[in-house]
Amino acid sequence: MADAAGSPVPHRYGNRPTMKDVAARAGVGLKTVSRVVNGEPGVTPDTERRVREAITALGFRRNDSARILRKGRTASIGLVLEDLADPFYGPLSRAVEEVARAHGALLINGSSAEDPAREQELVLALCARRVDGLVIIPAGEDHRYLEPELAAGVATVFVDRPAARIEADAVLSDCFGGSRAAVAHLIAHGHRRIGFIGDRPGIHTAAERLRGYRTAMAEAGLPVDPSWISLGPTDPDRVGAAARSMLDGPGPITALFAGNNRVTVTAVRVLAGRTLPVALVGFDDFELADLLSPAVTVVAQDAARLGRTAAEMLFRRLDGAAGEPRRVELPTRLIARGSGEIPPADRG
Amino acid sequence: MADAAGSPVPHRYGNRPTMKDVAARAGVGLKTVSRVVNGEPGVTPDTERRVREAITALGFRRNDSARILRKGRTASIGLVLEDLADPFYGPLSRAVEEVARAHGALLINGSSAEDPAREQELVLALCARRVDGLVIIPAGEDHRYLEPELAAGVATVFVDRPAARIEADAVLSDCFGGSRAAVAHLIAHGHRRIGFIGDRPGIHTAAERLRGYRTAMAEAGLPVDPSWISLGPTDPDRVGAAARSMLDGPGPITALFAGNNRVTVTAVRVLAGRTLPVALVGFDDFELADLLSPAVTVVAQDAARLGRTAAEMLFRRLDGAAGEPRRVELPTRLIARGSGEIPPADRG
DNA sequence: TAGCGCCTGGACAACGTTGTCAGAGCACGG
DNA sequence: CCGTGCTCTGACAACGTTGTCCAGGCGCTA
Repeated sequence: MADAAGSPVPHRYGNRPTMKDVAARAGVGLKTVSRVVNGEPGVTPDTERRVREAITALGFRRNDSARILRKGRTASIGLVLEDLADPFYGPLSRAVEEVARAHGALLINGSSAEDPAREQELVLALCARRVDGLVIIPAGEDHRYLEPELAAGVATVFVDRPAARIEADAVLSDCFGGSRAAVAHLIAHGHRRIGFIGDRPGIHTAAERLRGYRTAMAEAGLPVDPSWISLGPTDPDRVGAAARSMLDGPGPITALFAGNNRVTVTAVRVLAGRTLPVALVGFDDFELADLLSPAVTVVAQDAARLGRTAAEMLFRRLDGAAGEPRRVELPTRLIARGSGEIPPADRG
Repeated sequence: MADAAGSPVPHRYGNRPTMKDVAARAGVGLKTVSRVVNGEPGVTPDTERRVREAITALGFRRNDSARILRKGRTASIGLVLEDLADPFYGPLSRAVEEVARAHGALLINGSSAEDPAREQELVLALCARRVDGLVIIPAGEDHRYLEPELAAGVATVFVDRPAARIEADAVLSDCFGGSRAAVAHLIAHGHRRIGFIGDRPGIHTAAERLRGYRTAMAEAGLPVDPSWISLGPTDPDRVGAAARSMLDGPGPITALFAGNNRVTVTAVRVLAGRTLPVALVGFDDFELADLLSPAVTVVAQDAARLGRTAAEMLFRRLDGAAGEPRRVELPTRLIARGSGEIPPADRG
């Protein structure tokens, strides 16, 4: 029984025309079409015209999947980050995209949602697509799963946080130094009981910022009460509860150092409802920080620059730069706006 | 002269092992490896074990480029938006990504930077990659270039702004209604001289918001002085100058309606430096709007919902949903917070 | 033990493109 | 008139995977 439906040509991408179709219509050979499409020399103007006519008539567009298969380079890079919706990652993403564009590459994007399994799944999916390189803001604490990929030549640069248990290029902010400066700033304004609310301790940046806090306190000879430190998820509920408990407990804090932009925003909200002024410094700058009252003092890191630096490093590797994995650390900047300059209120 | 370098195998993706290599090492046929990799039935446990061992030993990972070429579906969708760094598009992007993920698809991302040529370039690059579908926030005013792609079966949904000169699915916010409500709100609080600063008039949302403004004014029987309206790029310099000229000219405005989040932010900055209070309503909600003083009244649209709705519509099309192009309009919501309730100051 | 069907495994072609190579056509000079 | 060298063109294989199809081996039954 002849089965018309079970034809030997199952899909053809929704019956898109191929170079073969164009060649047939133009009455030329397959390779000639390829030459025209790719602007290769050695085609008579007349032949070229015929081919171009056939291309527009058929609505042909080169199938890059086939091209990639043949050429071995995909001209695309992958970016895995925590959450595209986080205002910190928007500019970073965009910067990576701009660099990619300048190198003629497309960007494939994915959010890990801070879940190591999801990060790995995404990264491996990107490797299966044979992206030329990867920019990763890691969520996991073990990146050995990347070893075969690195060995196979997938260039990889980590941003914001370093890779764990493998050697790889990384571009980081000086979290430790920034935090130390932030806390020193509070101490300089007379604070002795300073709280720190940060992200989960497994996250490198959170750990570094905590270290900066501890160092600044130690350098000033100040004791740190364990109840002044709270690390964990940065959802408003948890952060709000942590802040309130530090403010309302015995020996309440007079200043708060917020470990990232999510925490800062919640802290601003909590403090806005208070009568006694509490000093605040936040890690990460954010839009309108200067227009709140008091304006929020922050440690600014340049997200776009992080992204740009990482992407440029990636393309240097792709262009053949060899050598040991490098770690670049970008400086942070304390922007004093007022909220960090509030002196400790007399709580006698 | 035998030339070792000019081997007939030029690249092999940095010498990654292929199924052939795995098959050779495991001592089985090519197709058997394929079966194991894809979890197809018909492989004895013992054979499967041998294959898996070879896979890990060689660090094999399936080449999805070849798979895509063969299968005709890429399991990826493209998202073209204006600027990934704009806080409005972050959540939208993320929502599209989540839906894509739920359907097992990857997201390829690009920013048009509000440049029609760049939009087209990006879209066509994505089509060449044979993305299964496209979500587009259009920058251009003529999308006929998409016709061959649509005819070839690339599902396409426009978001935030409709397609121009072609018929296509679209998910929009009710800009007209939202703006009308915003301006009516200002009028209800006693304002008669209300300014509008918006994006370039070629942008659909900007035009709709202007229409809402005009309609509300007309419905209240209020005249509109041309100097109260300013459309153009939303960079702080232009918006700031426009706002100042409306505030300082003859017959100064007593209230301002800001056409999008970029404009609102600049407006807040300008108004913060003023002594006479000026009422303000902004289109688009933004973080911390409630903590400014006065808190900023806004027309909120749900960016994540826009993205989600569009992506779901896209996948319904991919799953075979036929029919005429649909246009969905999502409601907006006026959130009164104070800045819109400032009565007009006595400027006698 | 012959016959039958089922299960496993592999050979082969195809997806649409590009690199290699050789052939066809032409002009020119000897 | 023919050889030489050039330009333009097309046939063919390969990229790595998956779908089709068939062969061989096994167990079961009559």
